[in-house]
Amino acid sequence: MTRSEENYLKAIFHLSNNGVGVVATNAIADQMDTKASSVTDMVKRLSEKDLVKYIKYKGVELTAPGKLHAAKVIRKHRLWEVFLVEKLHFNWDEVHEVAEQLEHIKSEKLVEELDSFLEYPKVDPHGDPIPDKHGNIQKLDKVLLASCKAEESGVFVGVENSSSEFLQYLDKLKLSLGDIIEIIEKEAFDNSMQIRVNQEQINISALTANNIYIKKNK
Amino acid sequence: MTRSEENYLKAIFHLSNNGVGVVATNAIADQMDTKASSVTDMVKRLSEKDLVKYIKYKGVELTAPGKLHAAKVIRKHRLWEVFLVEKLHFNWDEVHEVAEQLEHIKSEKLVEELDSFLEYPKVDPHGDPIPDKHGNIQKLDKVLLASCKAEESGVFVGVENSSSEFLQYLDKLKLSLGDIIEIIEKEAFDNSMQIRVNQEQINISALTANNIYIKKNK
DNA sequence: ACAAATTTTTAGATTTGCCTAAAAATAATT
DNA sequence: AATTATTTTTAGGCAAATCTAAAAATTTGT
Ligand SMILES: [Mn+2]
Ligand SMILES: [Mn+2]
Ligand SMILES: [Mn+2]
Ligand SMILES: [Mn+2]
Repeated sequence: MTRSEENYLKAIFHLSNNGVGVVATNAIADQMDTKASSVTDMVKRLSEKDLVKYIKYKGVELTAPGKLHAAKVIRKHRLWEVFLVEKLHFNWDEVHEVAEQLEHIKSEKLVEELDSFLEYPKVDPHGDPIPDKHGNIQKLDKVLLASCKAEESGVFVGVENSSSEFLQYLDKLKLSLGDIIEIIEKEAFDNSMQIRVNQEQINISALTANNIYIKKNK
Repeated sequence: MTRSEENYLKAIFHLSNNGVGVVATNAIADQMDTKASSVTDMVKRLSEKDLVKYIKYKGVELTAPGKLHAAKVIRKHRLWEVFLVEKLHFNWDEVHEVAEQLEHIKSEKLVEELDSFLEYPKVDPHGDPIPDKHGNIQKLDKVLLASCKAEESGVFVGVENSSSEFLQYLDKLKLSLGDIIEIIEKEAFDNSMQIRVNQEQINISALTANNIYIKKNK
């Protein structure tokens, strides 16, 4: 399995609902920053190897082995992200690029020992769940902050967008995973929110609220 | 810099005296388990990029940037080997294959943080010196056990051959880096040796003694 | 239902890295 | 010095992964 094949599987996994559902050629091309014709080529190869089910003009879907392999790559990606943050002083906005490389290292023992060394983390530094070695992903009990009403509260448990720009903006707001967020007021006009976090009140845009997941209290 | 280019630089580095001296095409082909024609191809590419000095039919030599890059790859290889043994319970005969992959991960921060996390090790699990970030390699004060005479002694500090077969044989003999070795007797007929290590006496062949480095006492 | 717009596939090229077989250069032997 | 053997390079080809441009299929809009 080549690095490129693994990257395609991962992209298809993310674009489908964690591997359930058909994905369009252009969607993959956009996600991977490549051309539709390259996607068609690769999808044919993956289909040869029974990693995807491909129907011309209809789209592509992961098979069971394809789904398992994708989940394993994502497992490695997220475990390495935890390692970088917990052990090597990386900030959460610095880990993705390096994890993109580390996720392709092939060694069962390495993954399992790393998992143990990190004490079996359940989520990565962005709050995304870490698949187990069989490819099963825990579904997390979280909702978009934007979907909540005034006076509701919860714990900041994840981000929808993990671009370094957004993560750095959250750093600037001193908003970190684990923080308790209370919604003071929600502005009907533009859906911006006044929230309290760490004894401070701040105002965030609807766009920001749409990229923050909380686990609701009660 | 591609993975393949890095592997060639590393091979040339090892075949020359850590980057000083000319290496033959066939020597590289043997080391890398490939064909001489492939080596010629690659050596031309490396020469284009000024990583080697190549003279047709005469051989190839690392330039200063080529030498630096090779040393950096070797630095990463050896740091990762330390990580695998010290933190992830790998045995010294299991690390090489994985380190061959990890040595190509590109991130200055990763290397330097890893070095710090491991508390700046000087040698890898096989006793080989770890280059510093500028590519400088400490020359170690060690000699082949085979070159020593009866009644001499020293500390086991490295292996010449780090194949898993040899390392597993040493495990079987309960010989580990750091052990004190005393030469009891050296057999003139076949240069085998009777040695004492960990209060036990064992007999080792000349071939074995030729793959063990010690730091002489006194 | 048909034309227009969009999506997807095919055709043909390019680059990297490798191969085999043949030719050229160098080294070793008589 | 000439022949033989060895080493190295060249020539030509192949597979993976990408691209551009053109053709084909599907979807959308009237
Ligand atoms: Mn990531
Ligand atoms: Mn992540
Ligand atoms: Mn090694
Ligand atoms: Mn080593």
